[in-house]
Amino acid sequence: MTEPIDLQALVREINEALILAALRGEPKHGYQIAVDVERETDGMFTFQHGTLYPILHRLEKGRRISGKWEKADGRRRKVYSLTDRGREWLTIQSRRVRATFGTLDALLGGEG
Amino acid sequence: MTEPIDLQALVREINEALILAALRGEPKHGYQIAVDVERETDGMFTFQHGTLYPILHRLEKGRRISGKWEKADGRRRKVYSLTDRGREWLTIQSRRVRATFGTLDALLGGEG
DNA sequence: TCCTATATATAGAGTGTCGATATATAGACC
DNA sequence: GGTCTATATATCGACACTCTATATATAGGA
Repeated sequence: MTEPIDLQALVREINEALILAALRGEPKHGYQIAVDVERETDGMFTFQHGTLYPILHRLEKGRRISGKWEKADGRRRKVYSLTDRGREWLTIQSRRVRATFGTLDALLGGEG
Repeated sequence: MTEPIDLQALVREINEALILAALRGEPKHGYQIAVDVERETDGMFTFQHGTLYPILHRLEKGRRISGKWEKADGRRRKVYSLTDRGREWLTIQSRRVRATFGTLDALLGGEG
């Protein structure tokens, strides 16, 4: 008997995982993350601004990322790095997402 | 460039797909569907009553399932069957869900 | 009599994304 | 100069959805 999945949490965690995964390499600012995720998923996952920034604040609050203000070309940016805590969380969450899909796939399997 | 995913719709579609998939075999009433899905996913996917019945009504409204009232052991039940429309929808949706998770998995890949 | 299981229903709470709007700089174009 | 697009962040309110709690009703076991 596995833990029941909270679907609202699943959506939240998918978005968080996408952002954290984008930060595995170098630190990036929010706008860059959105552009990268959209490119890497071929447009399948996109971030509305009203979605992206609250999530970044939530992640920073939970110390899964840490941000520093920068100035580039006269524009201010907040550049985020993945913390150790965030990296651990990403590993656990990736496993969870995969398990969820495995189960879902088994049940829907044979279709399509 | 694929279509951007609406995550709220994804949750809705996962729940709907789980219900429709449970009806691929024989017709079932709501309570039975919930029990079966929970058993077949080893407790990973469960339906709260407040979630289940509104979804059944939504599916019936959209003619993806059709329900008939029955009496068994003095209890009234509404037994639902999968319609052709529902079967088609399930096929399409299963493909969509699988594609979504495939993309997600590719991005999170290497973790876990 | 009380509790649990079966069976459906709905109103309201909670939580999340989404859309719109605001601010600000910079470059391209006319 | 003025407009548009791109970059860059922020927040409020609308919307959609699940989740909790409550209601109703029958049946069986302790």
